[in-house]
Amino acid sequence: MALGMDYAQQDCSLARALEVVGERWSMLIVRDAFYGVRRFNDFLAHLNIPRAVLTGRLRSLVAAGVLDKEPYQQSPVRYGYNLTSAGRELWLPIYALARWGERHASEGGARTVFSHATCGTRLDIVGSCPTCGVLVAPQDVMMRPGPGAVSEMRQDPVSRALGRPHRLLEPIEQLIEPTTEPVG
Amino acid sequence: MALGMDYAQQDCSLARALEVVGERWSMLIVRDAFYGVRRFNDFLAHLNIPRAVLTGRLRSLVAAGVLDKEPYQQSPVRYGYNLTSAGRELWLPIYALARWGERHASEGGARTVFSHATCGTRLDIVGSCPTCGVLVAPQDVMMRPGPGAVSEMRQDPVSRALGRPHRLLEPIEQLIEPTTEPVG
DNA sequence: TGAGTAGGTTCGTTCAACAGACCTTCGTTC
DNA sequence: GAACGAAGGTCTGTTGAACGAACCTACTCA
Repeated sequence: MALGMDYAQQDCSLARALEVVGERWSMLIVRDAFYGVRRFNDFLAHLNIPRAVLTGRLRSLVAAGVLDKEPYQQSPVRYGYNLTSAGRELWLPIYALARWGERHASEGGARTVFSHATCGTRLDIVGSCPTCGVLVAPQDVMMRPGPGAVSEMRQDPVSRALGRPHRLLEPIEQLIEPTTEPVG
Repeated sequence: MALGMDYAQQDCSLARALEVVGERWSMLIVRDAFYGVRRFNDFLAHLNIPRAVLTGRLRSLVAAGVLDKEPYQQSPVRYGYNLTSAGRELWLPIYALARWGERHASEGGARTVFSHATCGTRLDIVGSCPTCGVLVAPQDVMMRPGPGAVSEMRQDPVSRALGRPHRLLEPIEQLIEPTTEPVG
């Protein structure tokens, strides 16, 4: 971790987890991966993160087994980053932290609402479906903008794609509309 | 946040939460507060954090409404830091992240085991009691060293006190044994 | 031939983390 | 009443990561 010093002296699983996802930007990168972002330039556009930092974070998340780097096309070869099964298990802590932030560090209500894709019920505080009584896996979670969303905030194609209702882990490439410049 | 740049452009509750507890050390300070640490010097001894950084983090956690700074004695006045109600709600994300770290970033099993104080059952993955079927509030959670604990790791009085089975939020002062130096 | 796209690397600047010394106030002990 | 210790800090110089901007390398398409 940062500055040549780590949490190694902490005999604690939380400290171990924070060595993987506790650095600046890491958790937001994982969140974007849940939202369907897979490409370097899409992370870059959505996060406003320095390129070199993104390179480093993606590398360490791959090394930690949270993300998987795979070519999604040949000639020229282009890579995408997907959550591994360990990475997908980060859904619970990320959801819990987002809900905390919604209640205690935001105004204007939830920016994003998560619901059970099967029945449409909004997830409860721990990420279960109150209607079906099950803990909902991320691929069965539907996300859509909530009442607190600020639609004018970002207008890049990635942000617009993420603002459409869709399932977690569903790649956003298919949601990005072709840039239809107004003629003139 | 760090380096004059923050997550303000992220229209996301997770980013808001990370502005409060996402900086280096912040989440470990909150964890220690759950474990019963309340005094400046006890945080210092247990975390091995630079004093100036601890001062700053405690200040911002108080400003964010996560901790409360209160004198616990007069003459000389001494302060303790306690979790507010908003701070206590961080239990869910912290527990979820610790469980993730236990499964994916540790070896040797759980370092700390959390159970329902009422019935003794170990908490499930989201922090509920499988026996009683309720989400367990932190003050009803019992913590004790687990099979993966490394007892030789730290031997300061604070670490020893935290190694004793006790309820979350129970101040550790009463668990710290008087320093009984061997005579000679 | 030139422009564009994807996924980076390199470099100089800034600013927080770090380690350790120092400070203040009060109580206790010799 | 001088010395010492505890608690809760502040101050200072050094280091190293984050930042921003420019540059690089394939490759494709018009």
